[in-house]
Amino acid sequence: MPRTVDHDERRSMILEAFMRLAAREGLHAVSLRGVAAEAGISLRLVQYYFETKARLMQSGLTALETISNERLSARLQSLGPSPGARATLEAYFAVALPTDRESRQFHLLWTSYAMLAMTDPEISDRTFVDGPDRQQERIASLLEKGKSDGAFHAALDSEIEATILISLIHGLGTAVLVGQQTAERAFASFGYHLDRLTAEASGEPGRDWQRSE
Amino acid sequence: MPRTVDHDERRSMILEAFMRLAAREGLHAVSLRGVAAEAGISLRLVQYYFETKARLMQSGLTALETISNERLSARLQSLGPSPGARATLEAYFAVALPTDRESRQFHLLWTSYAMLAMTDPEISDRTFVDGPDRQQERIASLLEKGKSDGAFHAALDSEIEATILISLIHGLGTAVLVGQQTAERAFASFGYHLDRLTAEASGEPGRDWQRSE
DNA sequence: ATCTTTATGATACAGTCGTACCATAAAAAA
DNA sequence: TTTTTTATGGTACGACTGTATCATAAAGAT
Repeated sequence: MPRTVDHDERRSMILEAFMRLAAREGLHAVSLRGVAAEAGISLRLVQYYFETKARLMQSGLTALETISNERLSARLQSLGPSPGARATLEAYFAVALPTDRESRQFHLLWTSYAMLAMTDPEISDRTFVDGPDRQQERIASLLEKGKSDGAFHAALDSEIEATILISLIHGLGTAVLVGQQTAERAFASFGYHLDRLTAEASGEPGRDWQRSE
Repeated sequence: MPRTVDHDERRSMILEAFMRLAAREGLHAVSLRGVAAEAGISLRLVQYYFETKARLMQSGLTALETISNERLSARLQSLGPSPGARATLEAYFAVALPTDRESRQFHLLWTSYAMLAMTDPEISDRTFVDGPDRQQERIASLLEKGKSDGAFHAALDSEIEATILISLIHGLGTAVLVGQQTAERAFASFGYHLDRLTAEASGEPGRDWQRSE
C-alpha cells in the first residue's frame, strides 16, 4: 500500500474546513469547491475523501454531533469527581448556550441540519430523535438522583421535567443565537427555573435565583 | 393606466406558492423558476412582481409573520370575550405547536429563516428580535394580569416567566417538528409547567414546588 | 527495475441559478 | 386613431453546481 496518508486525519481536516465554512456562510451555501478552497486543497481531493456531496453533508452532521459530545464530556469532567445534580445541569446549559464561537457554530449548524432533514431525505432525521432522546434520558436520571439525595423536590416528574429542561435549553439557545436574549439573561432565567426545582427553602422567590455557588 | 390588475392579490398568490414550495422542498431549495412553476405562471412574472430574489425572500418572511399573527388573533378571538390567563397561554401554545400543516409549515420556515438570517445579511435579523420581543411583552402582561386576579402565584417574576414560556414553546415546537416528542406529550409538558404557575392547589404533584406561601 | 495501487491534479459536462433584455398584447390616454 | 403605459412571454448570458473522466506522481510490492 503505497503513499500511505492518514485518511482519518485528512478527513477530519476537511470536515473542519466544512464546518468553518458552513458556520460562516450558512449550511445552504456550502459547495464542494468552497470546502476545497477553505481547506486549501483541490476539488478532486474533497471528492476523493467524501465520494459525494450527500456523504459529505452526512459526515458533517456526524462530526458535529461528535465534537459536541466531546465538549460536553470535557465540561462535565471539569466539574470534579462527583458533582451535584444542579451543577451538572448548569454545565449542560453552559455548554449548550451559544456564547463562544464553537457553541454558536454548533447551535447554528445543528438547527440548520434539523430543518434540512425535514425536507431532504438524504439527511437521516433519526439523528434529531436519538440524540435528544439520550440527553433527555440522562437528564431524567440526573433529576432522579437529585431527588433521592434531597437536592430536588421529591414530587417532581423527572421525565416531564427533563423534557421541559431540554426544550428550555434549546429554546433559550436559539433566542441567544438570534440576539433576542443576552447570554446573561438566559443564564439568569435558567437559574430561576432550576431554583424552583430545588428542595431547599431559600427565602423570597425571585431574589437569589441568579447564582448558586 | 391600462390593464389594471390587482397587484396585491397577485403578489399574495405568488407568495402562497412560494411558501407552499418552501415548506415542501426546503427554504434553501426555493428558486424563482420553482415558484413560477408552483404558481402556474412564467418566470418573468415572478420577476415582475418581486424584482429580485432577495426581495422575494424578504417578502416571504414578512408574509409568514403576517399570517402567523392572523392565526393567533383568530384563535384568541375564538376564546370568547374575556378569557382567563391560562386559557390564553394554552391558546398561544396550541397555535405555535406544529401539529397541523399550517403550523408545521410556519415553524419550519420561521426557523429556517432565522438560521438563514445568521449568515445572510439580506435577511433583516431584526425580525427575530422584534417579533419575539412583542410576544414576550404580551405574555408578561398576561402573567401580570393572571397574578392580579389570583390565577397565578403573586411571587412570579413575570418577565422571566415570559422568557421561559416563549423559549419553552419554541423548544417544544422544534422537538415536535423533528419528531422527538409527540404533540400529546408536548401539551402535557406545557400543562404541567403551567400548573406550577397557578396559585390554586389542585392535588397534582408538582403543585407546591415553590414553597412561597 | 518493473508493476501496481494509492493519492492528487486538471478539466470537461450537463444542468440550474439569478438576472437582463427584447418583444408584444392590452387597455387607458391623447 | 394614435400614443403611451401596464402586464406578460420568451430567451439568452454568465456564473455556479455536482459529478465524471483522464492523467500522473509517489511509493510499497514483486
